[in-house]
Amino acid sequence: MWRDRTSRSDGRGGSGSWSSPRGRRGSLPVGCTTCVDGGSPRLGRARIGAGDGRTAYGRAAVVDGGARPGALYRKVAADLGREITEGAYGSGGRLPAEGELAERYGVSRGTVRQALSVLRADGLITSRRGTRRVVLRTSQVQSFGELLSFTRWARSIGEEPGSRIVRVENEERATAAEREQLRLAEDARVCRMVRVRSLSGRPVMVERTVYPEAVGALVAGLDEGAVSHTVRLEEQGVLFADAQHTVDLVRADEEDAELLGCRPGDPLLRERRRSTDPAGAPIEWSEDRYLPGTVAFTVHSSAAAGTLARRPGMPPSG
Amino acid sequence: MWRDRTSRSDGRGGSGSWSSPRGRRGSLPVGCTTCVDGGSPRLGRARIGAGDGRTAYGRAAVVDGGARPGALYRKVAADLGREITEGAYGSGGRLPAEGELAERYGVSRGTVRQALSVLRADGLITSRRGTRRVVLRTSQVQSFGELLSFTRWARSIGEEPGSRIVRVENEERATAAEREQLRLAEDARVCRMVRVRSLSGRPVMVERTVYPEAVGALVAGLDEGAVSHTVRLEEQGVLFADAQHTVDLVRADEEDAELLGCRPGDPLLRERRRSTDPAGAPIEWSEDRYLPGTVAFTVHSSAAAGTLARRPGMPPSG
DNA sequence: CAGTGGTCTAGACCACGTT
DNA sequence: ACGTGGTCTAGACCACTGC
Repeated sequence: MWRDRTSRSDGRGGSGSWSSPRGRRGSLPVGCTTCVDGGSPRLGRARIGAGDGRTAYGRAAVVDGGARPGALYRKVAADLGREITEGAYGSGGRLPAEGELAERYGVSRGTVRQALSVLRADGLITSRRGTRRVVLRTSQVQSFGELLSFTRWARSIGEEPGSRIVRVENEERATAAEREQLRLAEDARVCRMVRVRSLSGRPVMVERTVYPEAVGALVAGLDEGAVSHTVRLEEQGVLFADAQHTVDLVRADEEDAELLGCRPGDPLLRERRRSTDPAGAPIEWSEDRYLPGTVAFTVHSSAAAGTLARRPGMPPSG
Repeated sequence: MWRDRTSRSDGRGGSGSWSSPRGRRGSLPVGCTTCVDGGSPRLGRARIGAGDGRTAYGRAAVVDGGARPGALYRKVAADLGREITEGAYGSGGRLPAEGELAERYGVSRGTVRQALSVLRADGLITSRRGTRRVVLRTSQVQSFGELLSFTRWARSIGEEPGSRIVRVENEERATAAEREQLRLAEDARVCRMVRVRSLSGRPVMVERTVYPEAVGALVAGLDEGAVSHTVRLEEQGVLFADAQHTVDLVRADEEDAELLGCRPGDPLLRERRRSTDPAGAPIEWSEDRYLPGTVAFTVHSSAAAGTLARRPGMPPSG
């Protein structure tokens, strides 16, 4: 392992390389030794990188609520997650036992369990008493940032994101609905913004976002050409930690039709979203309307976590 | 607390009632004493019921992967979850500190943290270093069972579920797509079923489900009038543990239109789903098409868990 | 600086699945 | 009977928030 532990310098080492596949040594945490490979010879690939930005475990800008980025269990999770998505265990294959992993990584069983619970939450593996864990899927996990930021998402799928600001309303009095969504006081003001988002020049979505005044001030200060407001906001200390989404179907209104180049009444896939910062304070309320065929939303759900729900729909108004 | 612990019979007891709000004492786990209330006088409501079926924490038929139903942390989570959804801390309010909760419930800090992580996964609370946890929302969590079973969902929102079997194909050779989704061998056979689901007599959804042969045999054995196949399957030992969902928009084909009473080409909200059992084996692959305005899907996502993702869509084929 | 949650360890016992 | 994961405890230390 990369930490000095009693009887681990047994010279079993494989390549001894703990660098990421791209050769970046990354920021190994303080206190790391030169990493005598403690990896199991069975798989011989127990390297823990600093995260190469492709997996969602080594997140940067978007913060997990107070989680320590360099935590041991995150490195273990990142390493195992990479192995899984690379197909090292196959789809439906079995993971090594907790104890085995603890030995391989030179950490306690508790830490291994914490790592595995991350992978479980991401829907990569199952977990039940009596048997080893099983690989559920080998697909990459999409990061929270790619979910919230249209720009980051577009780039991640190899498309060029575009943004055209249609309308900005600054310091407007918040409506009752906005006050409730953003948890604002009676006399609060908000910033509203309407944008058309495009993929490689083709308009695909209309985005109508409402920000609380403080956040709106930052948004208003962005350059006209700033593509990703989310990224800019994060750079200025507005951190996105949680979001609640609702997906349904609506008909295009006059404005939608004009902006997206479709006809009024045409169906659109709608995603409404309320994002909150690590303190739980709402920082954004947004309604996105996508042309059909441009996106799909995928969710993993399990008996352990009730993140997805089906709700009664409103009768279509358009 | 309800367990005998050294210095806990301090007679601080409030009402001493550990029964649920409806007065059912419920099935307290073996080894429970008469529950000398160890609750904090601050809130004076530290009762842990057996779950009244409304919250998702005391789940019955649908299993969490090997989790013990009577676990301490689940009771604590159920109790805190109930308090939160009842508004005891308000929206945006702060929870008691971990240590305080540990004392109130007479458990270790680790157990409290396990309970809180359940609430966090459900999107009810935030969590960050340095400050107390904050209530994110006070809405009820929908159980996994209500998500997977149309019947259970309909009843939970006060509607009468209906089901009409349109077509059953038994022991059919699986297509390549079906083999991949259900992880079947080359020569495997499947059972296909098409149903129209209704709410209070009004058709709202077409459901096309494919089962592996073994599961299909059980489904075929159900009475014609069995409304919830999911529930029946669970009764026969087919347990649903995980599911992967994809939500997008499609156009009604000829059959859809006829079954739902709309016109071909009309937009429908589509949910595709692959469900797996606790061992990770696929047990169902389903495609549901809803009339607009009848449902919406909600998801909580956070920087900690990547359950929701946005994917590129296929160009509309209809 | 005090309070609070995040991380990690070590060990114990139990319940489940499989052989 | 054995291996495996689920649960619980007790304690230690650290990092962040907010006064």
